[in-house]
Amino acid sequence: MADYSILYSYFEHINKQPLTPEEMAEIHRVFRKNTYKKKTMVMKAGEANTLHYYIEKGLLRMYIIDQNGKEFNILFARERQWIGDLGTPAETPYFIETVEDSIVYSISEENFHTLYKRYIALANYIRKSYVFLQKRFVSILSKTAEENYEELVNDYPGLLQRLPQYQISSYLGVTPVFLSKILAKRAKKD
Amino acid sequence: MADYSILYSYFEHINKQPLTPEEMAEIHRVFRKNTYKKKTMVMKAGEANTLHYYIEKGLLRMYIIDQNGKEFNILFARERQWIGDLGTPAETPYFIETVEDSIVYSISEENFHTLYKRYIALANYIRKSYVFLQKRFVSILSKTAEENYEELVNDYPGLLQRLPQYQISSYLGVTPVFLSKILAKRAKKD
DNA sequence: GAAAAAAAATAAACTAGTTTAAGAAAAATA
DNA sequence: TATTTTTCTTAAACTAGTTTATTTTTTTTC
Repeated sequence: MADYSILYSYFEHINKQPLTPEEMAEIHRVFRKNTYKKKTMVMKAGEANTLHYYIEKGLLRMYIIDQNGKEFNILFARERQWIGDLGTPAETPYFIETVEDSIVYSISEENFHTLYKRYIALANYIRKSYVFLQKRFVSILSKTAEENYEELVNDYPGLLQRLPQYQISSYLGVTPVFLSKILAKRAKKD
Repeated sequence: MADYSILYSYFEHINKQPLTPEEMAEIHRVFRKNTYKKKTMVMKAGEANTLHYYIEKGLLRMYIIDQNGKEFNILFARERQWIGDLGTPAETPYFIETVEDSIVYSISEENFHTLYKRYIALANYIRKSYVFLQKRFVSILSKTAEENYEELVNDYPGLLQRLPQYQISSYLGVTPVFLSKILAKRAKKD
C-alpha cells in the first residue's frame, strides 16, 4: 500500500497537532498518489473540475498558451507545495506539466473544500498564494526583466538551477533570446 | 446610530440565511463605518496591522509607489466590494485612496479572521480575488496594452467612466502618454 | 561514444512602450 | 466668468524587449 506519510506530516504541520487514525483514514481516502515522468501533462486547458495537487517530490509548472501559441509560466511548485487552478470547478485555461520526475497527491475540489472547512489553516494556503501572486504581479508590472531576474536569483537560487533557461524566461514574461542577453550582460559585470 | 443595513445584507447574502440579532450585534461591533472625501488616503505603505474595507458607496484604489516614485494601481474596488492588503498583519507596501467620496466599513485582521471561521463563504472572497488577479496577471504578461484596454472596456465599461484616464493607464501598467496614443488610434477606426 | 535532438548564444532589424516637452482642453475654484 | 489647476493630446527622440535566422553548446539517446 502506498506510503502517505509525507501528506500526513503536512496535515499535522498545518493542524498543529497529531492526526487521529480517523483523520488519517479520511486523508488517505480523499487523496490519490501518483508518480509521473518528467514532461508529463497532468492538467490540460479545457478541462473542468480539475484537481488540486500537493507535491511530495519533483517540480511542476502551470502555464497558459496565448492566442499566438506562446507559453507563459504562471507558477512553479516543488516539494511540499500545492499547485492547481483555484478557479476550479470552472473550465481551466491552464496546463500543468511535470518539469522533473515527480510524486504528487491529488484531490478533487469537492473534497478539498470539505477539508478546508475542517483545517482552516488550509484556507491560508490560498491567502498566501494570493499575497505571493500580488507581489509578483507588482514586480512584473513595475520592474524591468533584468530586475525581475535578479529578484528570482536572490529569492529562489535553488529553484533556478532546476529549470532550463527558456522556462525561466517564460516565467519572467520575456523571450529566451532576451534572457540570454541579460545573462550575457550580467556575466560581463563579474 | 449609524445604519449598517448594507453590511448586514452582505452577510445575509454570503450566509444564505437571515442573521440572528446576536450575529448582527457582533457585526456591528467589529466593523466601523466611515465616510471619506474624494482623494483621501485610507491606508498608507509602511503601516502594519492594516484593515480590510468593505465598500458601501464610492470607489477606492490600492496602489504602490515604485523605487522611481511611479504609481501603479493594483486594484480598484467599488460598491459591495472588498479592498485591503491580504498580506496583513505584515507591514504593507500599498496605499489605499478614495477616488470618489466614499462610505466604507473597516475591520481588523483579527476580527476578520474570526469571521471567516464562522462564515466560510468569506474565505471565498479571497479565493475569488486570487482567480481574478491571476487572470489579470496573465493578461498583463501576455497581451499588449491595447488588448488589455479592450478587455477593460468590455468587462468594466461602467468603471472606466468613473476613472480619470491616467488612473486607467496606471492600472494597465503603461504611461498616460501611451494610453492616449492607443485611444487616438482607436478613435480613428470608428 | 557517435549521432541526433534540444537548449543557449549572438547578431541585426524591428516594434511596443517611455521620456521629455509643449500646447490644448477640461475641470475646479475664486 | 475669469483664473488657476488638473488632465489630456501630440510629437520626436529614445530604450526595453521581440523576431527571425544562424551558429555553438549541452543533453539525450541509441
